[in-house]
Amino acid sequence: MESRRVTLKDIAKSLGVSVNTVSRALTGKDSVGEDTRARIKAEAERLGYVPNSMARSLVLGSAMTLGLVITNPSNPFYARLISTIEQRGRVHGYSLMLLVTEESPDGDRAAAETLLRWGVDGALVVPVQGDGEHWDRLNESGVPLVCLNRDFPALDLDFIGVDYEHGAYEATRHLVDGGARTLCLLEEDLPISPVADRTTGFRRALTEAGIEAGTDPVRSVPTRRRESLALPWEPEDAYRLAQDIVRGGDLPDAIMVGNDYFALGVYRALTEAGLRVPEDVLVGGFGDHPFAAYLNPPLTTVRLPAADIGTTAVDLLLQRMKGRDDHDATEKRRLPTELVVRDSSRTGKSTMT
Amino acid sequence: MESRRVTLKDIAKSLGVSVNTVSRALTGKDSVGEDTRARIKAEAERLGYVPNSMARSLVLGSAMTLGLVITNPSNPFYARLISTIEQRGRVHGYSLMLLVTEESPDGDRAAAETLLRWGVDGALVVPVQGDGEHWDRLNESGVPLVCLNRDFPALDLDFIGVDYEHGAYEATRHLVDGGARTLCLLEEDLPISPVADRTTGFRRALTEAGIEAGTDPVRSVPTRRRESLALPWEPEDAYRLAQDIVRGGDLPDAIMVGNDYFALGVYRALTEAGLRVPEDVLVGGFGDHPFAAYLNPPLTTVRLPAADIGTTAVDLLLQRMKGRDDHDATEKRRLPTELVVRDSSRTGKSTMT
DNA sequence: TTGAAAGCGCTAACAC
DNA sequence: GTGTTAGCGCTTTCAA
Repeated sequence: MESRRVTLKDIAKSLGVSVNTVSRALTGKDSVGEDTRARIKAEAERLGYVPNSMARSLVLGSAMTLGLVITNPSNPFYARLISTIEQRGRVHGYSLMLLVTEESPDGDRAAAETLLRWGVDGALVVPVQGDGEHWDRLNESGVPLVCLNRDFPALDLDFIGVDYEHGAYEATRHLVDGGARTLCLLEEDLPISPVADRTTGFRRALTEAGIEAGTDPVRSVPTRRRESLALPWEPEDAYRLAQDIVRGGDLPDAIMVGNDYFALGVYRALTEAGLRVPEDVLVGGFGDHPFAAYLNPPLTTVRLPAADIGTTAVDLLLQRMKGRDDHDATEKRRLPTELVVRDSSRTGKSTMT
Repeated sequence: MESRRVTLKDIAKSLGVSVNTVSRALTGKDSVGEDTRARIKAEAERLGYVPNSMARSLVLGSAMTLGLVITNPSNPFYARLISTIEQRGRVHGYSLMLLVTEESPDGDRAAAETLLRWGVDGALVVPVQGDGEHWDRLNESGVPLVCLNRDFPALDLDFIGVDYEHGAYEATRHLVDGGARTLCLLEEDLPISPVADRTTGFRRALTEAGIEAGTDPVRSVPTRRRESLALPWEPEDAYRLAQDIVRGGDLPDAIMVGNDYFALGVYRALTEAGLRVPEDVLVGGFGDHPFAAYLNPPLTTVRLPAADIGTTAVDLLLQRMKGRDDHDATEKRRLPTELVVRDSSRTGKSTMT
């Protein structure tokens, strides 16, 4: 142990051949005698040779590495993304460099810088919203880049996300069809495109149904940022807001939330007030997290195409990496969601009798 | 865009100085005139110079990278680990290379190989259980390595994990104190040390309480592996097993589970059979996942020191990386858990009246 | 203080 | 087929 790493030179010296012959023999080039190749392979094996990826990358000009920038791995949706992307990249021979930004703009900028320094061949990023200039620059400077889940409408960057707008529309409509006339939506308090999209879809469904609320039915959940923003979403803040709503007196027929964790808080607030789901209030979630089907009552929610997004994004990225000259128009795709109806929205009454 | 990356040589040429003066000026070495340094810095800025980490690492012999090998990022406990480790490493200037193994022995071996090729300065790994030989070899060949969460008792490797044994003991004892006389434990069907440790703790508590079960009270949840093992744990398999138990007739007073997701399945099976928690059956979980406190009833569970494990492991790793010669004995630490008592185990009756 | 030369480990171009 | 030379971008000797 602790012995210096074996290099091509060591093998070459030990066998009395040139370094370069060893290189060709080991990388499978055909300009090598069968016997020589065999001897070299054997010796490499004997010495325990392991190729040095760094050196290789340096001379080849390709890091054989993808960068993945995530705001919060504890978000189950992003966790799925991480798995999928790592796997898909690995299949194509790429290693993954992971950077966590925790919704920090500085972290976001630093991440772009780090990726540039390492010269990753491409990057997949869930950007911290706000100023995306640095991502645009990274892209311009030759590192292909695909944004995940959060779009910068103003920037000409590839984007693979979720069709939150339609998902929210569909779910809201479902609640309306179930008889709800007064609805509200509890949303994350981040200035990101998914929130904007869900809000739009929600409002559109209301408008179509001819429902006009006096006060704004979209409520932002005031999230208390703790030690670290990377904490799993907490149902607690939504719980508090839901309590306010319940106590406020103007109890809505249905409550829609931006993510399933919020639904947990809503459930509790309602239960504590002696209200029942779905008899008194319908509830619709977003994300179809693993616990959703096992709540009491099981939660109606919008399932996100997590795996699809991961593979689609990697494939698009690989394509961009290949054809770095042909400037295809940037692609902005929103993959479809799936409404999963469960008991939290099932009711006897319906406007569609 | 698409222009070749700016190098030290470019700056040197542009300014008529030597490459290495530029290097020293930019890396802050003091053997450079103040004026020269200023000019160089300005020119670097103007040209948009970005250091090439690969080249730097190659010559420095240090990748400035840590490897993290995880079986399944969708496990919330591991997700926390990822966040913590990435952050802690970054603070010390290290980038993170992430590898996902999905409980595949081949993937596990491949991961070790990849880390070796990249020459990471150290590795943190949640090993796929079974044969850990390759991790031992990686360690022997000069890459410091700390195992996370899962120990190889037979191998002389550093290990930072959870004191599952005591955690399970404490939780079980709590259930016994609550009046339970017949208990069972639903466990993951993986041959990993956490399962073994929890089982040991559970059994010890029973023995101490003088409880002897006829049939083995430890039940392995037959997990159906789907498309990918990286799926979030599914409550479904535990649900099925719990159904069997309920229908079997020998209903236990209390059910303990190896992770909170299993508790979701248990809750449902009990509810569907018209049984109430905690009145008819006490339930204890493991993990204190974000939803645990919001179930109905709130779940008594064992909280894991996720963040602690991450930081402790990184710190130990950094220490190993520093003192690569002084062969301190390997460290195997199990950090303490915390029993979080909630309503799922609260009952009037108690043996401790 | 600065420059020239050497080398990290590897691959590519060109000779032979 | 095989060896020689050159170079990826950077840092570290060692002279000047």
